[in-house]
Amino acid sequence: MKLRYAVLGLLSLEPHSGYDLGRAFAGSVAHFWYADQSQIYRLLDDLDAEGAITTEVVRQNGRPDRRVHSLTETGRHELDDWLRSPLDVQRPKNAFLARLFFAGSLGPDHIRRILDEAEQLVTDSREQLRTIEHSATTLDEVIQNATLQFGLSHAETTLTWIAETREAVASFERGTPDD
Amino acid sequence: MKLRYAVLGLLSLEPHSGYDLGRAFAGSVAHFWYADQSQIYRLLDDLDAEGAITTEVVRQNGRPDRRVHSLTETGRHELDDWLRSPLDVQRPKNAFLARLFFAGSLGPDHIRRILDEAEQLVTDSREQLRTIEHSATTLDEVIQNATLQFGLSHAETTLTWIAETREAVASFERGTPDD
DNA sequence: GTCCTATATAGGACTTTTCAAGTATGAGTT
DNA sequence: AACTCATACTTGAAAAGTCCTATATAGGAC
Repeated sequence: MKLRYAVLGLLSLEPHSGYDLGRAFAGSVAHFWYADQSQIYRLLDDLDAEGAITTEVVRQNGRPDRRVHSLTETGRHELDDWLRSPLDVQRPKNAFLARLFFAGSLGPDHIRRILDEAEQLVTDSREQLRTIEHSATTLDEVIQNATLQFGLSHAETTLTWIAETREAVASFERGTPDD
Repeated sequence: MKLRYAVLGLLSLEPHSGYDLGRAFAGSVAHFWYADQSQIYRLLDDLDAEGAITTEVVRQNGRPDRRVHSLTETGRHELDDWLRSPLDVQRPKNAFLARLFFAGSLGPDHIRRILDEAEQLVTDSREQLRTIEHSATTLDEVIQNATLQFGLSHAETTLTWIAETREAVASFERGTPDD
């Protein structure tokens, strides 16, 4: 139940409404987590019932009320426990790599098409990462900036790898496969 | 339902039993997909019922029977359709980055501990990737090798990034934050 | 002889995630 | 006046994924 900790974490930085959280998962933290809004609101209900967060209704002029949630001591404690617990092994799921892995039977042209498509997606996501504002004056900002840098570095690595893979396919076609 | 395509893909390379698939997801394709054993067997039942795969019982001496599954024309067609369909945007879930992102309040020492732990996991997974055999004499092998290389490149990038992040944290501690 | 590991499959019970639709408010637009 | 958009939250249903236990066979270690 990692979403639980991602939400507690975001609330530890500052109070959020469900809607705010939804936008965070679509933007500022999208490079490492995503959640559907229906999941977010249901989780917030649970967290509130358990006493991990509090809820305050904030009236707005010209817009629906916001239900703004803050971390309680209990919630803060639960977050800390998670932050201190051992990391478990990641089990990546990468649909793009899966597709590439099995695409051999469709031939080199199709592989190139898949690589082109991936290049476009990675370029786009890199641009999206670049729009996320960052500074590094507090420790929080230093590490948040680092996670952003992680995304950017991996995007660059992917782009380089795409070029290399294109070359490996071309090389195979020329009849001089390189290992 | 990506697991479905991963299974169809593996069966397109050669017939597998449920057990074989489980080992593939724990080994040769673990760098891009994983599935629990119970999920695999249930999916195989579905695929068989739908006619996407066939099942042949193979008796073994000294071991339980194997139920070996092969792709049918229908299954092959479904796999091809998926391979030709547009890639959808990836929504990464990275528990390690999530943890780091929120770990600021625990201080620099704890951040270093998280980075150390991550370094160990990445080093281990890189070693595991290196044990996967690879050659590049067929097109299938060229691209399968490329997905392996993807994992290795990203592991290297992560290790470099860990070192940089350690330095950013140290630099912050010395009172000279770099952006 | 008991224990551990590996092979091989099955199923219950549950949690997590996604998809889809719907409610409501008000601002700006055509 | 009807429409579209953004904000803000809710609910039903299904799909996907996890955890755990159970069944059965057999080799090797202790």
